[in-house]
Amino acid sequence: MFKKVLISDDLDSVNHGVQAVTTSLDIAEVEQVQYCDDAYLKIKKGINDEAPFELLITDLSFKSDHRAQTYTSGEALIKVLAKEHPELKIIVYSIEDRPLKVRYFFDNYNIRGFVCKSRRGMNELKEAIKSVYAGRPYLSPQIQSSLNHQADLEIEEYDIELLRKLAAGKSQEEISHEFKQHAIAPSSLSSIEKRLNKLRIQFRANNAIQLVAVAKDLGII
Amino acid sequence: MFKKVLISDDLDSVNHGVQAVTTSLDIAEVEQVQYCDDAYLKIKKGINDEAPFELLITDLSFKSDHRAQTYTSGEALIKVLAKEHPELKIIVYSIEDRPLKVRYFFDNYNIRGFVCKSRRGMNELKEAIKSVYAGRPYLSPQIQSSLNHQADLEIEEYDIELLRKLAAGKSQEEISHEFKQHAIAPSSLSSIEKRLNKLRIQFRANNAIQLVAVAKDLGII
DNA sequence: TAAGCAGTTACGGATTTCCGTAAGGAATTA
DNA sequence: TAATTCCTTACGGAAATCCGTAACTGCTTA
Repeated sequence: MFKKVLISDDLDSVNHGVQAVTTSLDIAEVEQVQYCDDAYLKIKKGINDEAPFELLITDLSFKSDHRAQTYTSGEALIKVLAKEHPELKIIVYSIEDRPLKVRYFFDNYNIRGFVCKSRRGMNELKEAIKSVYAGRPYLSPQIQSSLNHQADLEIEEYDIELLRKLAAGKSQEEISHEFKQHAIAPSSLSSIEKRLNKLRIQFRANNAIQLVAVAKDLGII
Repeated sequence: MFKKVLISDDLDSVNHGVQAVTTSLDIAEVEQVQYCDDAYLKIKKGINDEAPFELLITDLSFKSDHRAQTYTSGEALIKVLAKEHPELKIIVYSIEDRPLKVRYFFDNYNIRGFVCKSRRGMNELKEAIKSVYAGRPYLSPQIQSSLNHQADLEIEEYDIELLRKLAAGKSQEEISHEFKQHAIAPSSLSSIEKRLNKLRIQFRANNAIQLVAVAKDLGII
């Protein structure tokens, strides 16, 4: 089993639960942090001391507070670690369960596991640790099925940007101008209208108002 | 100290953390559930057996799964309990930290405490339990300040209804019709326009889209 | 090469929202 | 009673949206 594991979640109650999982697996050395920057520093220090962490279990969303941070999200942390220390194994432990998001992390950062926080999250996390230790990637059952087949009806970065600007009170014409200035792909008013129309159909919204409302409900923006 | 406490949170890792808090307070009898319906049943049973729970610590958001539920959210559970068993003390333990939402629970359901899940959530929860046991309501420090001073931004039930209908994709004309049918006070298209204009100014929104977006951010709808 | 396809852009008209002005009614005050 | 104020409603024009059609581009395929 792993000898040295780092846990990173801003909520103390969650950290407590994860700690219980690692303890039950007889992992000798377990440290926990509540800020991504601390995680990064601890991992760096471990390497410097020639006692590197073998596994990182991290959340994705971290609330910001008075402490200024370099890495403000789990994704930022994972991104830099994937680049600088690809040998470090990472398991994401998050409330996130949207297939596109989950796949995104596997595809881009070579994470070894993704466990959705849920009613059975601790058991799954335990399985995930054992699985990753054995060299096999792990995925929570609830997203295993939906991962492949739901690929096509997903929305891209462009749509999100569009929705964000709409929610920020910009008119479609203003957005068109901004996209032209920033050289973002379809920038004509017509294309923007068309794209919004597509999104409205996809989300069964009557108009842009409802569209933004449901996008907020779904956590897209 | 309390003798009998019920914990209700769908995430097992969080439940684990809360359990640790109650244990540290030497509370003899602690039970935990992961569904609101189970919480309701346990509380009913406690009363039937003449060994009622004295305190309920509950989350607000519960993910739905295969199990059909009568009460699908912490609010639904709290609502029915506040009505049927106003003597039961309730502490909300949630990621929610929007002042309007927090106040809403104090005003409408007579909860005794509201603790925001955070880096220090477990400590705050411990304080909250002690405070509520002593008969004093408890509020996480991070929302204490903002709770009072935001009192002045007055919006009434009518405005909320209006915003809800907007967010549901209704046109202003449709809303006007519905208000006429339900005999809700200002129902003319003109009045609705005027009211929305007032709200836009109040919330510094450029248009109805942004208005709904900020209303959602503030937890008004 | 030609045909077909997907994505972008243009345009026109219907509908809706935005905004100012003003008329009418009810309650309060002089 | 008359004047004032507040709220609701009406109306009209400008702006923004919604929606269909069509042209143009670049790319793939027969």
